[in-house]
Amino acid sequence: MSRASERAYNNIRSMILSGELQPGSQIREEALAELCGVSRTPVRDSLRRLEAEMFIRRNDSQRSFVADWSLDDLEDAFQLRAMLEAHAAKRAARRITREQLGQLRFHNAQLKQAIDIPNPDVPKFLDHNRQFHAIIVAAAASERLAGMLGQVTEQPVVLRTARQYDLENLRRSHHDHDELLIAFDKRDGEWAAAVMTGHIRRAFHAYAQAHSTDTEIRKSNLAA
Amino acid sequence: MSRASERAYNNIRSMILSGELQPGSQIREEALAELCGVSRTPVRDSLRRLEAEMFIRRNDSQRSFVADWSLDDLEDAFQLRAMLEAHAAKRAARRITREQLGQLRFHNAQLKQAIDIPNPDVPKFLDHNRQFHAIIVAAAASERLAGMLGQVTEQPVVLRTARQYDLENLRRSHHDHDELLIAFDKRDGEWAAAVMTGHIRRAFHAYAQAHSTDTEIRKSNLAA
DNA sequence: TGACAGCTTATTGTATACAAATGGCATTCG
DNA sequence: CGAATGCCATTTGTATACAATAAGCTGTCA
Repeated sequence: MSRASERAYNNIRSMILSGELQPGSQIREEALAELCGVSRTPVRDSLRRLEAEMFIRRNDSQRSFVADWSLDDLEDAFQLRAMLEAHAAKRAARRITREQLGQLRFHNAQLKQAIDIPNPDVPKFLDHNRQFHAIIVAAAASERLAGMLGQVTEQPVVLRTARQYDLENLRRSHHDHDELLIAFDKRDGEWAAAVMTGHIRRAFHAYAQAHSTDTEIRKSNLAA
Repeated sequence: MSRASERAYNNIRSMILSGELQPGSQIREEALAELCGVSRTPVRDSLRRLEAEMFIRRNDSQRSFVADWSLDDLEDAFQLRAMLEAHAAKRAARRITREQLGQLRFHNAQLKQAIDIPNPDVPKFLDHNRQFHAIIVAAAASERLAGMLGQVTEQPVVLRTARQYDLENLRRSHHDHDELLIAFDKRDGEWAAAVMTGHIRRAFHAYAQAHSTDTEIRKSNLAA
């Protein structure tokens, strides 16, 4: 993607993810164009893309709104993600190379290191976690599958605190990764898929719980 | 979508599906604009959409080409489709309404009628078959899932003959539908998913077989 | 002869002007 | 007072001109 277009896309996307553009609020092409310092043309491209990725919704008369996710929507996305990632793990078990296995081990060691210290480095954990999953998707070798996963993997995260990343969950994640590594090593796709399913489903419940807590806190803030 | 944009999208898409635009060939925005009788702007919109749907690929320097599907790609798409449709069936089993069940029965009766006569009406069969599946997807009540299925359900069909639609396969399809109806009636999501998986996988093998036959025939035509 | 540099041409990217359509507001009529 | 209608403002859609970039070609130099 070219310069202006890419800038617009990244800007708008991060504004949505960060909550700077509030869920449900209308967004006008020209306003975004000014915010991004480009003309409406690349903004329109970006909006189309973000609409396909369901970050943006359009009403009957083509006006755009920031998607407003209900908990049901979130569960729906996680359900699809669990299915797709399990599928990816299954395919990966058959295809993964020694080199990729090594990379998985590396990232898993790194993310363990990030939480196995007095002051856990959550961003580092998340980064290596992301790369760990990316390698599995790559090993699955299905462009389509990768594209679909991209659509459900990143959701608007209003929760910017580290609250939902309680250590216990992170440790269990690491543990799942260990088990995945063994499953891959044994080329057992069914096992890998099963582990991955649980891995993602736990993530959803941690997320949902943090979300409800967060919602309550926000409510009490409003009340105060 | 508005007039010009929609016209461009439908035109280009059907040109790809019909094979009028050959797989692998480069497509230029201006040429398409002339073909569709619109300017480049709506054509560009359409190309972006078709790229997301993987009908079009772009090289490093943003030039567009009609996607060229290998048998592996096709199998990949069918594999994803089987998984997603099975998931849809499972969800539908829990949510489908009496009215939707009635509609399923209607379309299934119609498609049976279309093949249960001396001169089978294949287009009629396909139409009711499409509607049958559409109702299940609707009953699954997941916008995301519906969107993803849209991406894998329609592939460039170079096979325009009726050869792959041999009667035996059509009858088995109808039979699968009957079984799906029972599974829905019993609200047995697992059963529905299992039937659907087999249903789609058979379709792939029928398709692949027809494709190889077709390829052979085309080759012998070239040789002659 | 072969490869590389520079120019030319083809193609896509961006901006902008204008057209079309939609929504909201105010006014009027029942 | 309420609903409907017409006008105005807002927003998106389309066309087109121009800019940027990449591809292809040609000529030159090693």
